[in-house]
Amino acid sequence: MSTPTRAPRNTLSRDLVVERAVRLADREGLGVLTIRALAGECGVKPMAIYHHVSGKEEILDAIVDAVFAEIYAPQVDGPWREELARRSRSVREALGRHPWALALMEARRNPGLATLAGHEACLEVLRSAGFSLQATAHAYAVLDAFVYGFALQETMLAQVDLDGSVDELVESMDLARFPRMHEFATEHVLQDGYAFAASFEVGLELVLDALERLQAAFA
Amino acid sequence: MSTPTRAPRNTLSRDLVVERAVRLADREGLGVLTIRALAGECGVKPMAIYHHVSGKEEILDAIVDAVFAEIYAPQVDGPWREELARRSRSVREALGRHPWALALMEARRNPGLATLAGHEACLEVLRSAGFSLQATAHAYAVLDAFVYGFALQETMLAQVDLDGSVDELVESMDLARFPRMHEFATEHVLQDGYAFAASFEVGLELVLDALERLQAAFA
DNA sequence: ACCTGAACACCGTTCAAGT
DNA sequence: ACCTGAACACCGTTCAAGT
Repeated sequence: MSTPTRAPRNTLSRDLVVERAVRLADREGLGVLTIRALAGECGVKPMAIYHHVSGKEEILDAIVDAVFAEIYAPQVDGPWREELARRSRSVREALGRHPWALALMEARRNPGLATLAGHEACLEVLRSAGFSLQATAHAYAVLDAFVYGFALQETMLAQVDLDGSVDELVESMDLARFPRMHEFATEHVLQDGYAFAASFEVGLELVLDALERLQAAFA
Repeated sequence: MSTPTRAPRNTLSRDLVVERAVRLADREGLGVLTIRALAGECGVKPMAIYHHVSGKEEILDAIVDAVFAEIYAPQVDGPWREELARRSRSVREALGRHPWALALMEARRNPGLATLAGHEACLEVLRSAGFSLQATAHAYAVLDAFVYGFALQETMLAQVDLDGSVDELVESMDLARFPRMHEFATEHVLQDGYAFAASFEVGLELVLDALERLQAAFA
């Protein structure tokens, strides 16, 4: 008779814990990401987690930084407008793949290495393109506001879509009270995520146009 | 001997519970907003709360809607650009007063009456100003993305400021690795919230300019 | 009707113990 | 060194009981 099966030793590492945490959050949502469930995902008992990570706070910081690590870092040798557009689309895609990330980012106080490196790359692109310090500050604030704000709206929209369709939502509310929202739903403008997604490209070009004007104004 | 002091009856109501929940979250943060602490804030035992509210979910939905109720609703009889600017500033101020609101909005699925009425008012202003359905969809998506995204950044920035200053943060990281971020910190661009706040007005005007161009393009 | 106390199934985390 | 079991102080919530 062999010894009873037991989780093999040295099978766990900080990186693996973080990877499994991301996987669990993607699959089941942030609410299910508990130390106990994470341990299950790693095939280990809850207390084993604490040998690779100081606690839940560190895990949350780490999975946020893991999302930033997936995002394209803009390059100084390319045209700044295309590089920042590519970065912006990449942010939106990453936040779409990990819908829990945005809510988490907001509450975290300790930015990780990938987070800092991403900011650094964006600032470097703007400064290298000749944006003054003032212009860079405004430009980065406006671009990031648009990108993260758009992702925020998509996250909220996706959550409403989960149970009832937008149609049902609108029908459930007083049509006399909210005629414009009804118009939007019936005209299929908000019907699916695709129509809304089209606004991202439109908005991105408008914001990049605005950055060009900023570059000139704060020279 | 009088009867032992007891919390007077009929002192509680749904509105009072919601008001106290907002007050508690403002003062101590979302993490402290538990049913037990909320009961204490209302001068009552935990289980009394459940007589006025179905559970914590309803409380969270209600305090988000309470924040929307504080925000200026744009009017159709004013110039659309000024009305939307005033709305945008009011959103930013409200989210500044209640830093927990943004994180909560994101996860909620049931928009309240004040939330819906706010959306309706914005859509009405745009449509009345002659924006086509397409133009309205893009315009509202872009403007809201900017406003909420900016508030998101301010919330994050405020959280970092709480413990260490930005200076300390930058000194703690590798200067050779993040020279542009160091430049920003030393040049005082991110020094305080005020410098960053200036970007809001700059960005708002740029976005409103963009809406005017949208109005023409999607006529 | 409104409020309460005790209990249940969860959480993150500490600490002493096993291999 | 890595993993575990039992225990502690918390959650939200149910249910039966008091006034």
